Amino acid sequence: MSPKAASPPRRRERWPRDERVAAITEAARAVFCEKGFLESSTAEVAARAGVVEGTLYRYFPSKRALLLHVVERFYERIFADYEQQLMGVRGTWNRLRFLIWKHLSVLHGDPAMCRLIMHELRPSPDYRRSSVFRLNRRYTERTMAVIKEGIAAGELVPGVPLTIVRDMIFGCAEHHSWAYLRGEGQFSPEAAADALTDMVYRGLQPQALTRSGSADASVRRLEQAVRRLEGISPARRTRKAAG
Amino acid sequence: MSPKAASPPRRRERWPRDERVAAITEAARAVFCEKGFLESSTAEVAARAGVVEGTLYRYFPSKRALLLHVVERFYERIFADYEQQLMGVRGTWNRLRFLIWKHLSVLHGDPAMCRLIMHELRPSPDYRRSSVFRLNRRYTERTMAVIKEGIAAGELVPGVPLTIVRDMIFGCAEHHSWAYLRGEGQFSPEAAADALTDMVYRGLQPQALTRSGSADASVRRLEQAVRRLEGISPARRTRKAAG
DNA sequence: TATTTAAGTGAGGTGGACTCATTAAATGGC
DNA sequence: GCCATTTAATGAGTCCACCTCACTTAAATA
Repeated sequence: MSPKAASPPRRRERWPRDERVAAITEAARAVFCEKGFLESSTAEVAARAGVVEGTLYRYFPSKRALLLHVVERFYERIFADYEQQLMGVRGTWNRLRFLIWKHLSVLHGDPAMCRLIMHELRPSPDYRRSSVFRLNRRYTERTMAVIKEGIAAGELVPGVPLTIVRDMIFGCAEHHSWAYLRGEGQFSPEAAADALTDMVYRGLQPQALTRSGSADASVRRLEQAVRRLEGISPARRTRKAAG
Repeated sequence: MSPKAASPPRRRERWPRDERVAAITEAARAVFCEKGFLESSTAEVAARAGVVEGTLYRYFPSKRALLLHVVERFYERIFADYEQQLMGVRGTWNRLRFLIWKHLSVLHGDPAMCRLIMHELRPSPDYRRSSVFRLNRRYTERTMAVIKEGIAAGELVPGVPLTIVRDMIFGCAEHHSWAYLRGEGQFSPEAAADALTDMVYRGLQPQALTRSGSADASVRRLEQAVRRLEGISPARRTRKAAG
């Protein structure tokens, strides 16, 4: 075959760096979300971006770095108006509920991307050194700040480590959305936010179990006595246990 | 070099199927735990098991199936005496605390294996069809059963969806042990179990909406304490934990 | 227009999961 | 004890995907 008659080769275009990066990023986002990171090939990303594989590696040192970049762009979009919106909500319960609901809504709104982040990016060995990890931490810290405000206002009690509360909120959200992220179930961000906020809020309110006003001192002492008793085995079986 | 003088080839031994499977499984467990699943190579697993790569594929259809088998053996060991031990604990709070503590202890005791399960096995596309998923569900259902008992006994209130409670417990445990599983932090199963159990327990108790120590509220709390006492337990509650 | 710069290319390199024809160790009949 | 049969074990080889690099050529610059 003569060179003239050959099928016309791809017109080689030289784009501005930003546009090329954007095109590759968008192609990668689409492919990764469709197939998952491991099942995606750099060849397919390149094809969808309208370049050859080698071009990817001019802009990104590795497939994983490309994933990181895709996720960073996502976080930027998500966080854009967070602080602004939170300022419009008053009261500890409402603020807490808003943040939890917002988080669940993100999971609900873009399950493929969230699955990518939680199941494929986060397990990678260097995740905790990545920018995404730091972005995520800033995000959870905002939630902890709301709880600290509640404690400062006397509405919530200290005593439970804040990290436990944080892990309950985000751990619950993650597990609760698990099946949905795989496309194998449903969940309601509103209902889940209500239930989760209630649980957390109640768990942080003054009660006999942790702390109480001075008037409850005797009750508290009794509570502790009961608890001590629970640790003793009198070898007696009550009627209740039969049920 | 003459054939006679060549380095002696591996003595070809034919083992009973069970022993060969056990050897391969143990080698895979060790390598996967050391390096992580993706970073491990089948060549290294084979070498450690004293066979060549092809032999692996006589017993396991894929590297991933080998991982599944390794994890199944782990679950069997972990679950062996669960039910037995739980029968020795009385009282909703104590039973809940026992299950949570046990779970956290497993995470604490074999972080490499748990990381393998949570970060590398669970994200795989067919996880929810796997035997490990079913084993895990049996395990979380036991925890939900304890809460149902508490509700049936009137010690806890219904109203919060049980799945939310379950996700709080296991989600919190997972997030709380996150850094530790990567070898980048510490956590105390005892302290975390206390805090988490308290939060969950309190979140499921009838709420005295008044914050004061009214006589009414005191009575209610005492009633709850007595109800707890009705399930008498030989387990001793350790409030303080070394952090 | 001639020269310089670097974006873009695509043909390999490499490494790891997996396959399969061949080899030989165990087994059983005689 | 010997041969036939079975099948565990082998290891050379295939395939595929990430990544590299020497080269091409479109744009920028003088």
